[in-house]
Amino acid sequence: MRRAAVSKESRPDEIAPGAGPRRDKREVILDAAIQVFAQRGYHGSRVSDIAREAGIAYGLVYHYFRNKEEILHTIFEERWGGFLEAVEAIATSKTTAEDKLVSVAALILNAYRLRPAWVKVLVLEIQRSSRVTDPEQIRAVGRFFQLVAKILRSGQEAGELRRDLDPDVACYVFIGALELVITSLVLRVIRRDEPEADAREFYLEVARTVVEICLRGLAANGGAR
Amino acid sequence: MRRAAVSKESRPDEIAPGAGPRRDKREVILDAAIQVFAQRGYHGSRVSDIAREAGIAYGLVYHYFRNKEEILHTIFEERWGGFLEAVEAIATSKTTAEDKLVSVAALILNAYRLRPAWVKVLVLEIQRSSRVTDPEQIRAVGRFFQLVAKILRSGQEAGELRRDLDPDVACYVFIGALELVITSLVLRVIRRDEPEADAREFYLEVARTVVEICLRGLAANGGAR
Amino acid sequence: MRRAAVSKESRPDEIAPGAGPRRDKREVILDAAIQVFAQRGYHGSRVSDIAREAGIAYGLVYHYFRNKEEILHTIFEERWGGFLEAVEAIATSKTTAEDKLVSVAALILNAYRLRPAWVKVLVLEIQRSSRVTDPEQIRAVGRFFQLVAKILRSGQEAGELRRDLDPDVACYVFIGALELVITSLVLRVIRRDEPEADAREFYLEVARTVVEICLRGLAANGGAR
Amino acid sequence: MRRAAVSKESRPDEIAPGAGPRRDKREVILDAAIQVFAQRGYHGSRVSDIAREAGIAYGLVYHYFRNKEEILHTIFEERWGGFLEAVEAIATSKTTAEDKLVSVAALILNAYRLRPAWVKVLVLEIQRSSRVTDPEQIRAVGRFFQLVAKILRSGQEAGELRRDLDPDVACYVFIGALELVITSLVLRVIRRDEPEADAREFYLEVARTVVEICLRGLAANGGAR
DNA sequence: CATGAATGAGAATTCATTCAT
DNA sequence: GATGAATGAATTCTCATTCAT
Repeated sequence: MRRAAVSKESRPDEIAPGAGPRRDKREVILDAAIQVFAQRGYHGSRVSDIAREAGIAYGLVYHYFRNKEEILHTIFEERWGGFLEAVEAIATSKTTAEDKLVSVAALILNAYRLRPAWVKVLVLEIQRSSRVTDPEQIRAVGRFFQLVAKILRSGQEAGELRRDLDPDVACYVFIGALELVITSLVLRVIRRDEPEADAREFYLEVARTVVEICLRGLAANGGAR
Repeated sequence: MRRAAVSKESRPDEIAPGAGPRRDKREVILDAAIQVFAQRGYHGSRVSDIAREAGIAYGLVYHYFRNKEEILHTIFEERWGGFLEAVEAIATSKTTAEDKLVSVAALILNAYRLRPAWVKVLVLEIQRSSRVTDPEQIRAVGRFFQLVAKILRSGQEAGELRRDLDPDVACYVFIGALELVITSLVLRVIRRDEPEADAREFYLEVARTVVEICLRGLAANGGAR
Repeated sequence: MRRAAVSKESRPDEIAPGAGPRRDKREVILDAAIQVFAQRGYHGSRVSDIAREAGIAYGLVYHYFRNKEEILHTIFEERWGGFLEAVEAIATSKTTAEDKLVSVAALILNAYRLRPAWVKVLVLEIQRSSRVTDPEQIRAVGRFFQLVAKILRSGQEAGELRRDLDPDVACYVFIGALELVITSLVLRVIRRDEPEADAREFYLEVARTVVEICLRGLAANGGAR
Repeated sequence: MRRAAVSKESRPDEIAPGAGPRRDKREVILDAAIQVFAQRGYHGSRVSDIAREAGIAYGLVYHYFRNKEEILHTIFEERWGGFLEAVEAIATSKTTAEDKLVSVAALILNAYRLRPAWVKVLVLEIQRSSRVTDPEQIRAVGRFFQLVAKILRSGQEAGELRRDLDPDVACYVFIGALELVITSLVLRVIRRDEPEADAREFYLEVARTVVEICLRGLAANGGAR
């Protein structure tokens, strides 16, 4: 009866599943690499750092990956795809633009909460290492922006959002805001000493704040619109 | 008589001085380094890359800088310092918060216009490269965030901005938005085929859009506040 | 009762036994190693290359051989020994020097026909790989040259061969000629598109040509001797 | 007055010029590589071995060559070309086939005398290391065989050589004989303890013997042709 | 017997830094 | 000042060998 093993299968319903026991060694390496890349950057990371983080001999890394760059490429390939699917699901759901944006923000922040290194690598390292013009990756990253822009556009069409703002610029504001908030969280600039139990709550609150600003702005009384 | 040298001194009253004829070789190296660091990251950049970009022999780099790290450090020291002063001037000026934010956005975007790599290096590299995070630099970067937060706070006190939003989170939204907009401009994701002459105008427009969103939000009719 | 194993013993009475069905795995590895060594050289060959050529997992190689060097050593031991015996039989047979030389040439060429890589490895690799030239092996290789020289010397004594030529140099000419002919056959420089059925005939013809040249020379009318 | 330096220039009238003082470092590396490759084989040689032999830091090797393989390729490229030219000159000269063959044999043996490692690398290593099918190299090696075959063919046409032997096979006999003689000289199988002064004479004698055998054969009284 | 994951010594290669010219 | 050859520490990568399954 190998039924128990079933529960060990990675469950795709969470973007950043916790590191369970007995995970495939390949996954262990990938996770270790994310961790290390996030901390030192791709170029600043040694393969031996990754191996140490993964708790294996560095030779084994080359058993699973052709070279260091392939690790990064794989991280992108495998993780970004899942992320995009989740965002896509949000973008096409039947709800208000505000709800969708909160969901996207929460998705990202939550992923950060569980795996802070995750997004950091995706956002900071991948473009820069892979010869700036791997069209496949460029396109994959662009897909995310398009999805957010799509949310904004449908919000405009539904009359929920202002139509005088270019959704393409607006999506940069939203995503950029999220990105820096996340970065600052990672860099511990934003203090968060609360017990782990409250973390989820805390991140949701931050997500709401970001969306609130992006939607209704900082101006008192809604500005002199 | 070193009189001639005087005119070569870098003048900190401009954040991103254009590449005039006869610039001091030291400056050329610094600019080249910024360019290269921004593209490949500090660790991913070779001294010979910098030298090639600067159009000199790589040995010469060591006439002006003790080593590679000192280049990065110098970039930070000299460029960031000037930048902070400019932001400080804006933050303490007598005008509305909105004006200040537009000024800051325009300052950054304009710097980017002249030297796209500039902020990228400052924000992304400096922390990661200096071992264990040089506290002095961390603080210096933090100073910028504090200045923006200060602008927001004084806007709240003056009743111009909502008081229900944490200015510390809000400043990340503002700066993060700016950063990503800039990055996308650099990466040519946002198309801009207009002649160079209109560039200044274009960037000012972008700055206004960012501030507009941050102040009055994306929501139609000011949201149901 | 390991009776079954008996039939697996390699029988040294054939220099290059054809690959029959159910050959001992050990033999398969040795043959694969010869093939691979011949192509890439000992140092250039990976154990995994040998295993792939043999169609087994590389770990299994270490069930049959202590390490890579032992494979080479074994090739030498087992194959060269049998070869020497065959040459010895020819050298001591009661016939003319010419017949003996044709036999030796045919022996080698035939071995090549069945296992082209064979001699190449023996001649090129063994000396170079064994640190500082294992004297035993050097001597064993030298034994072959001595046998050929012996054939030549007895031919001189019998008045069949010229006595004004140093048999030690002459044997190099003979063996060297054979070797290069073989190499060129392996490298497909000498074309041979005939069906496999004629191969034996073809190689015998080549053997005769080589001996013909070595015996009666290239010169028209026997030269102006 | 740097006149003396003139005489230090490498003189192209010798195939294997002695290593003069102050030779270009690149040449030094190349020569060292030849030496080391000849001794241990390409795969068995470490870059650091080459560097030590050349008396430089191993890093410098990469100043002049992209990688180890390029060294080998360069050796072939530069040395083989010169060799071919010399053979070509012999092949097209106005003299008997016998004279030409003696010249070729002497050329090679003499090159060996001056640089034993030279031919060894060319003959043994280059084919095997460079992915067996670098068409350019294959062709270049083939060119040598063609030149020898050409000598034989023109000898046949002039009635100097027998016409019943395939010149393409015959050239293998000649070249193969030379090759093995040379190898044995290198491997010190053929003893040669005579003072260096006699070396030239010795090698010329060997050359003559090889040609003698190839032309007039080993058989007494010219065989029963 | 078989397999191939795991290890780590060792070789190739990179690149910051020095230094003679 | 300028140049680029020279050096060698640090890293990446290879592959023989071991070992759990």
